[in-house]
Amino acid sequence: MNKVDGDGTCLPFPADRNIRAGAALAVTIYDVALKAGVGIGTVSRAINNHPNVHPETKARILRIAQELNYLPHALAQSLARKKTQSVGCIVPFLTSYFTSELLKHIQRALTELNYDLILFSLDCMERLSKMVDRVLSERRVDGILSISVGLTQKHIDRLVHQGLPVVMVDGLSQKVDYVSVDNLRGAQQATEHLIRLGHHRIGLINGSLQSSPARLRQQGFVKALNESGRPVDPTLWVADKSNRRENGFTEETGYAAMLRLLNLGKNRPTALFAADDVLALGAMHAAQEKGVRIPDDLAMVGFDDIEFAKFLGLTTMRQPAVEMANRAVKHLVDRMQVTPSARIALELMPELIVRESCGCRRHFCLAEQLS
Amino acid sequence: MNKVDGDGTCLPFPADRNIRAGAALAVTIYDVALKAGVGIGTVSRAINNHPNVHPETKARILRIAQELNYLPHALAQSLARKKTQSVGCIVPFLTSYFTSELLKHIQRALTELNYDLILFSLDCMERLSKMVDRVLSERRVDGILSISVGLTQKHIDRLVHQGLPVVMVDGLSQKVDYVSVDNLRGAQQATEHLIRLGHHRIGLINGSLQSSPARLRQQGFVKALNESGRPVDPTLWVADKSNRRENGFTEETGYAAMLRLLNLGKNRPTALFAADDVLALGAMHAAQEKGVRIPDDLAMVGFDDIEFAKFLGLTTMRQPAVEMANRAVKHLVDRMQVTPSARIALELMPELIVRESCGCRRHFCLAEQLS
DNA sequence: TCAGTTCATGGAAGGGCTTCCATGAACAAA
DNA sequence: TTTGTTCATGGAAGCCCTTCCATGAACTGA
Repeated sequence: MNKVDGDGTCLPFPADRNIRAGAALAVTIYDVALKAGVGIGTVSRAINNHPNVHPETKARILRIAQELNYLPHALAQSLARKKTQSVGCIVPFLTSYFTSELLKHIQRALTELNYDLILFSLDCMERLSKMVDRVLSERRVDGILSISVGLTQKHIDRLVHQGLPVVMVDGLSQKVDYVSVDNLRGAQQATEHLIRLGHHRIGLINGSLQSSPARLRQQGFVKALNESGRPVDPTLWVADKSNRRENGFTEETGYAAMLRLLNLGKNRPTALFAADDVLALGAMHAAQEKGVRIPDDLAMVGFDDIEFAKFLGLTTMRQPAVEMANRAVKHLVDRMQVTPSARIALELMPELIVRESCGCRRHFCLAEQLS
Repeated sequence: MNKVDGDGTCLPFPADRNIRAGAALAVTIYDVALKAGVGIGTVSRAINNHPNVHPETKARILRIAQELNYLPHALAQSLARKKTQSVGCIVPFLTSYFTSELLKHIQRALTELNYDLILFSLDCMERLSKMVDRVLSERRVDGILSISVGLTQKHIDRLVHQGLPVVMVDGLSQKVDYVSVDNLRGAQQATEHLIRLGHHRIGLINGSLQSSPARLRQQGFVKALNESGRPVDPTLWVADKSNRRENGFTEETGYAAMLRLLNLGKNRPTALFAADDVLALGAMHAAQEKGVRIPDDLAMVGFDDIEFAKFLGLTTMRQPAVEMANRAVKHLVDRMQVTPSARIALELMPELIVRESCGCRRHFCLAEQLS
């Protein structure tokens, strides 16, 4: 196999192959074709299960491919097929727990369909443009899943204009498909639960109102109050103004917001809807520090049902992460298979998960939760 | 541009291009060359900053490339260059918080170096083999970062044999580079902290001993006990036996383990080292339910310093996630650039972060933590 | 003036695959 | 027998780049 140069001497080392890390000598379709005594076209057809390959030939080719340990080169396939068989996921912040859970399920769904997942995560919103440029320029993906991120209309336009299908998960859009949760009705249900428990002064802790889930959850909250004839008192609402990471859906925000509410003294709420479990977590800690018992002194309901919620005994609205992931992946893959079907705007209903923090259970027992 | 068929009539639609979603007519290097009146080689050199391109020519080419909105096709480049400019990350379970944090930082580090991140996540260990096959067969990545995962020696061998550089992060290996934390000394320090606080009966809650961090942390724990002359009493140790997800480093495990320890009645420990913050979280909830106050009745130290730890007031050993990510990425990229340097086995020191749960602070105040 | 150098350039080859078209064998129908 | 028809097959062309080699212009120094 060693190269022989001009005057016939053998070079001391195999000169051009196997030298770089990562560039291991790979067996190609030509090697298989040669050994099987057929043309490359036939090998390709055999491997890809095309019809019109003689069963015997096919069996022989597959056997030889196995022997030679042949594996098709994905990049070459992509280039020839003009499909990359991979999907780009744009994710805002990996430490947002709900986002992580979504991503996990999306990964699983994509893997089942034999798609690779290329991850793009944003440290800060300012990088969004660069990232979109990058995705476009690379043409490494057949489609985009935008998770919990505020892709602006401009960016979406550019992606769509390039012919890249985009599906948003846990976010809304006027133009492209999205799979989300009915934030308004979810918040409404959460609030109604507190109302049913007899509360009149109900507070709201929210992320930044720049994010649409925050706005919708506030609307749902207000709607529930209105419909029940409860007083609508904005002094009991705290939304994040700092507009920092994760749209203010952080423990810090929840903590600070709770302190503010507790400072209202006698005017403080008897119940609280936290528009997100992480906010609820921060709020719970503030309450604990101030000696405010939950649910005795303050009833709470959250939103998301992240894994920790169970351990906090937090009553919350569960977002159906698995279903959202499956649906989003399915729609994206559909879009990628030509089918220019109608736009899909899916809003799944979140589900009220009753635990201890709302106070409607007498005794909270984690063991029950776990069983 | 429309295709003209045999008898000269114009087909109603542009027949072969722009039809499939995702297959938007892209401008290639040929288009640029044509318009600039140069050869494709020159365009390629201009774009890639090769020397030996006349400055004027280069400027013209770049201008025209811009005008035409030309962007090189990453896949074609990869095929020609025999490098993919992307890295595969094998991740065990995305809901492991520390893993997510690592991944976040790894993503950032890779992006800075212009590498793409292809994510492979494992639902269950059984799929590991398939995943490795996949990574190999695809040849879509130039290197592998294995995060917190028990890649077996067999799998590593196969990857390395193929010439794929592998770096493990948050895990150990005899054969490939790894960047990890000194689990033994970390656990030792955590335990020593409890010893300094005067505890004699110190418990241990651990994940599955099949995982090496769990073993090492147990060793460190025992070493600290031995060196201080404290009794070594295995009845106070609970390790996960179920060997379920995340090597047993789950809230469930922590919760169940704590219940067991509390059932020891008078023999129960006065202090506890939880080998992982998530275990600690589960344990804290069990304690809370049983009315065991932390730190008054039971002092606790965890391991990892996940984001929630701050809100739990959990004293813990902080793993330097940012540095681990940076180092790992740097090493991997080095490995991918030919340089067959010596194997790197890096164990960073975790840092004791003192909060409330160990009892050495009089008053816990989250506000302080946040400032 | 001429050989020798340097440098900008064009374009073929090559990377590994898919796919289309052409070919010919086998078989069916007339 | 002849004419189709069907099917298995080989291999060129094409996907879009990079890179190498050849070419020739411009320049150097004697």
